[in-house]
Amino acid sequence: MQKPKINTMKELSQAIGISRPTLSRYFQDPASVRPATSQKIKERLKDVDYVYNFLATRQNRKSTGLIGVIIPHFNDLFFTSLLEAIDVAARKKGFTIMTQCSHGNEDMEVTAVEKLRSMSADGAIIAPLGVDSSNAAFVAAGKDFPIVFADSHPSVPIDKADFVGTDNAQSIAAMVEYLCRAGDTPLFLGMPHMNSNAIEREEAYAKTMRDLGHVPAFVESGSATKTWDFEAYGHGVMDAHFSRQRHTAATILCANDRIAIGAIRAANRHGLYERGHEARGRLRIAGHDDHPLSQYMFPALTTMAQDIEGIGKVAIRLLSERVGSDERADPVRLMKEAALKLREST
Amino acid sequence: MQKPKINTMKELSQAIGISRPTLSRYFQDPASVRPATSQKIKERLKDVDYVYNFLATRQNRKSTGLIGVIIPHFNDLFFTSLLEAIDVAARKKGFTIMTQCSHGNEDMEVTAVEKLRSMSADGAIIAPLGVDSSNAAFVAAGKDFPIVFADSHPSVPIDKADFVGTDNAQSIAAMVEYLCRAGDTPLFLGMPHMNSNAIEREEAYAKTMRDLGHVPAFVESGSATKTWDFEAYGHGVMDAHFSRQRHTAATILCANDRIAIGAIRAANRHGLYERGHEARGRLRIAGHDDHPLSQYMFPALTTMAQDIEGIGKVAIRLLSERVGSDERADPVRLMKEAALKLREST
DNA sequence: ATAAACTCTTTACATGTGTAAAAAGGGAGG
DNA sequence: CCTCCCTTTTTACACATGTAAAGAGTTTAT
Repeated sequence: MQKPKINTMKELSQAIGISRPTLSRYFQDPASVRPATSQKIKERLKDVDYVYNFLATRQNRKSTGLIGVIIPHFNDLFFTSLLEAIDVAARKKGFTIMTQCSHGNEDMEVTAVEKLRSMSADGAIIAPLGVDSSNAAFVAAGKDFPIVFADSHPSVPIDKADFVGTDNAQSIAAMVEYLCRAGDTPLFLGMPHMNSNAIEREEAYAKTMRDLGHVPAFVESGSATKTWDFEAYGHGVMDAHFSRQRHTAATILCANDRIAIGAIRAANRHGLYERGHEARGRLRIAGHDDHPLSQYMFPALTTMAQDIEGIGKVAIRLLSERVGSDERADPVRLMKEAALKLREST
Repeated sequence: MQKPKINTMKELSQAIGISRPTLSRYFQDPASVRPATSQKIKERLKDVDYVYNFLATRQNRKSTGLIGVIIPHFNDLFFTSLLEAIDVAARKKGFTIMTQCSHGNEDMEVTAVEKLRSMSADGAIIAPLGVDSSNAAFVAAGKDFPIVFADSHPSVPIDKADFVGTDNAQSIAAMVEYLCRAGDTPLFLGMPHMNSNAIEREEAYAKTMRDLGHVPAFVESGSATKTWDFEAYGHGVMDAHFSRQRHTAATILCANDRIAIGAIRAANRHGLYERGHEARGRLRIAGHDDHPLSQYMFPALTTMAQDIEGIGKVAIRLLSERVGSDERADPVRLMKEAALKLREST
């Protein structure tokens, strides 16, 4: 590489014959210098290997352009879809995303929040674990930058923090209504790890069932182990039931698609989808989230599609509004509707 | 929160009665001050809300403790598994991970590399797209920090950059040998997007077949569209064939599990796994990678399990060795073996 | 008790960039 | 050509921390 490596803006200034303050303004916004100058800088930059020092840059600007994102797990396509949506939306607005993963661990969640504070983030989008131990960290961080909770929210409302997620009451109601209309009343198979969604979906299920004049009924899941291995959980619970010929022709609404994927596998293992079995009544399994692979299951999974892209966009929009103005408007609670994806499994 | 918010180390120094240089040393390594002092600082820190300024800290230290990771996609459980492994390994060594996603786009890959340079990263782990246009950026970045390529590598060897990945020759050979031993010779269904793995696996398949005295044969995939939507690709290709009753009793080795998942869905759609169909010969589908959901397919997918955790660990180890010493040892090319996961699909 | 060895405090300068203020330069309109 | 206005250059200080050096204080060994 013949391009000379230039380490500081001062060196650059000497090398291309433009004063440092002008370069500084150019890098912040090329339009803030005269078009001719802007053009000249752009040209000369091509012959040189210079990358500005982000750390030094951002230390002095009022805003760092850094947006922190904290998710509980990387190995979950729901969260990565959210991450992808956020990343794309953030890029458009010129933000840099700093992703932190709590690995389902409350201490790591607190550490992640502290890290974002130490990096002078402009804001944070957090998909929280829903454990109380992190609340103090959220409150403290809330004094440093605006926070938008996405997907689920802390057990206690955090002062002035926004929320964007899916309206579980709406989405679960829509699914329950459809299932009741088209066949037997559904049993509910809940999430083992109890964040706000787990609780809200369970309650929404119970409420809708009662509203429709039915009795809510839950799939017995034995010892409620807290695990993020949802497929294994769904498979384990349903395999146990199917082995005893229980629920083999039931309608089962799973709290999320990953559980449903495990349940479908169990059903397949027990031959419940084979020809001839339908005579004894038809097993129906439904999920929630529209996991990217749910359409590749066999049978393809009926589910409620969350507007993940919308959630990501709104989260970024809320943050960028807050970052701009100093006055904190009232916290926003935005619940998006989910859409029924009717497929083969119901 | 009654804890007083303290913004700078100078304020902290006054608030808790410890000189700033001592605090600076404490934050870098609590063991670098006398145990009694360390204890005292720790105690008094509890009554105060202070987080050090990462940007200012790292600007002045020789090393930032930042390790950049660039992956092509978030919505791929293979890459997120790798990310998870890297994150865990990095955390143990005290590194902070800065994840960048190229979204399968070459320009974004270059941008991501530049961002890491501007953030004065100590090193980078890159799962590259395998397009030539990024090579210049890799070479330039290689002057700033050590790079470890993971999973796949650039088309041209980058000066002094390490590589850790799976030995495709070994893994594909093991799979092909098994498939030949247990049934018909396999056809190969390749990856649409041609990174180094795509090419290596294809070549490994052809070589092993020839070594075993067979003729390599490929599933015709029509126009070779470059897409990262592997499931859709696998499904589309096989659905077209099955519709014309082609390959319905074949043995098909897919270049990765995501393609195989699409293929299995197509097979199910066409009833190829139904009882009675086996009389006409048995369809076998195998994958590669041990995707987290491959065991939940029906039939569960036979695949080669990459040692992802090992790859992540090694990548971090290589980097931390390079970060420590200034002298660049010879580049390492580490290829890990994959293990056959025998399941139902073959 | 004294000296030696640590450790901490004080002081001062370094990092690479943002930014303000004053001076200098350049272009457009008269 | 001159003036006014806009832009750039020059100069200087700011940011929050790292770090070196010298002195003060404390601990440990003799």
